[in-house]
Amino acid sequence: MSVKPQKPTALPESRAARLERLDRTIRAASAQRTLYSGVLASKLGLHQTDLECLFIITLGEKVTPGRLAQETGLTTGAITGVVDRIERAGYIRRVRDTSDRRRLFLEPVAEKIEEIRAINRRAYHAWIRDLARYSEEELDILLDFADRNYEAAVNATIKLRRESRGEEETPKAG
Amino acid sequence: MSVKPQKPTALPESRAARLERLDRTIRAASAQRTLYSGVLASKLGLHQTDLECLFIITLGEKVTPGRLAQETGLTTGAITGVVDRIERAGYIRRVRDTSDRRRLFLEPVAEKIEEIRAINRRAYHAWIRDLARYSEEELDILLDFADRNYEAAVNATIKLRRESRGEEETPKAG
DNA sequence: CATTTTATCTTAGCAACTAAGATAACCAGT
DNA sequence: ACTGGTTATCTTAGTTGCTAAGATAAAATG
Repeated sequence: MSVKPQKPTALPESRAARLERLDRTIRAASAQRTLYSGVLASKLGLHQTDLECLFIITLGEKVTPGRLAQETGLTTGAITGVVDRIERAGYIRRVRDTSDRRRLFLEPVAEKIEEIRAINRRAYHAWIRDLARYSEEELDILLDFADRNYEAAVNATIKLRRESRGEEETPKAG
Repeated sequence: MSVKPQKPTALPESRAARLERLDRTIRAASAQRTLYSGVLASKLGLHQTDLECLFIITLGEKVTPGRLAQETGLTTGAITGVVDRIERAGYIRRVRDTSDRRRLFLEPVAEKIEEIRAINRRAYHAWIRDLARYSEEELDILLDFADRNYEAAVNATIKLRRESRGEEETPKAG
């Protein structure tokens, strides 16, 4: 069963249908990437959550467990478990902050991170090569589109979250 | 902390950097959509897994629990729980197959599904409107790009899964 | 120095998941 | 119709990642 809509052969497609197809294809690709993450995580001996956290750690500077909890919405207790697993697997080290000895920095282990990058490069090798086909002008369009698409997803999430809060927060008193 | 890379102001960007930025932006958007799904699920009183399964149910024809298990990789026991929750929330009904009374069809409840669609339309309203900006020619490029991107994700997942199987399956004997 | 706040970890309990088996229906072959 | 084997779903026991609440230790405040 394919989630992605196919282009109808021969028949001319209306603009609305084309837009709909674009949206569905993006959705499908997004779902597929989530699947990819899951497979990658299990290959690395991690959970999907762990891999997500590791991603955040490698992007930011001097990320702490508390910071991770904020970013992911997990409790600090859960983060302790996540960090334990990632550390045990060798991808990060816990390093005490010397200026504030309560805090930890989650320090990525460069060579292990590079292993992951190598896997990703291998898996997406064909795709990366395929990008060469695009001219600078086309790349302009794609970059602009990708930016807008990202912003749309962020805004949609914020909007939805606001809606949820508005409805659900009638908990105490009356 | 933003996961999405920003375009460096003023300085001219190399082609490699632009491709890298495109890739990162797509990744970030994908992650953001996953987040959106999570918020939506909790708004509907479902788990992320449930919502994913519901999505599969609404796409396919006459989807059975067994089919869901295949598609998602979950065990049939887990699927029983998933189906229980989705049914309890009112989005599907269990309907016995009359020709094979062991089987169930998971029948979407149209009006409840429409509720979800309405939420999505509301959240992504601005984005949907924004798509009007693209000419037919630009839409061609975007559609082609989205198709390729989807295929790439599928292939990457397959490739990674094959690699994992090849390495991990030295379990018994020696 | 006492109090409060902050950062991380610990503990108890919950719930979704897996693995294995139960149940029931279908499908041969005799 | 009976017997054995397969298939579809559900049930049960046990594992584990998560939350909530509290413990611990260090820093900030006064």
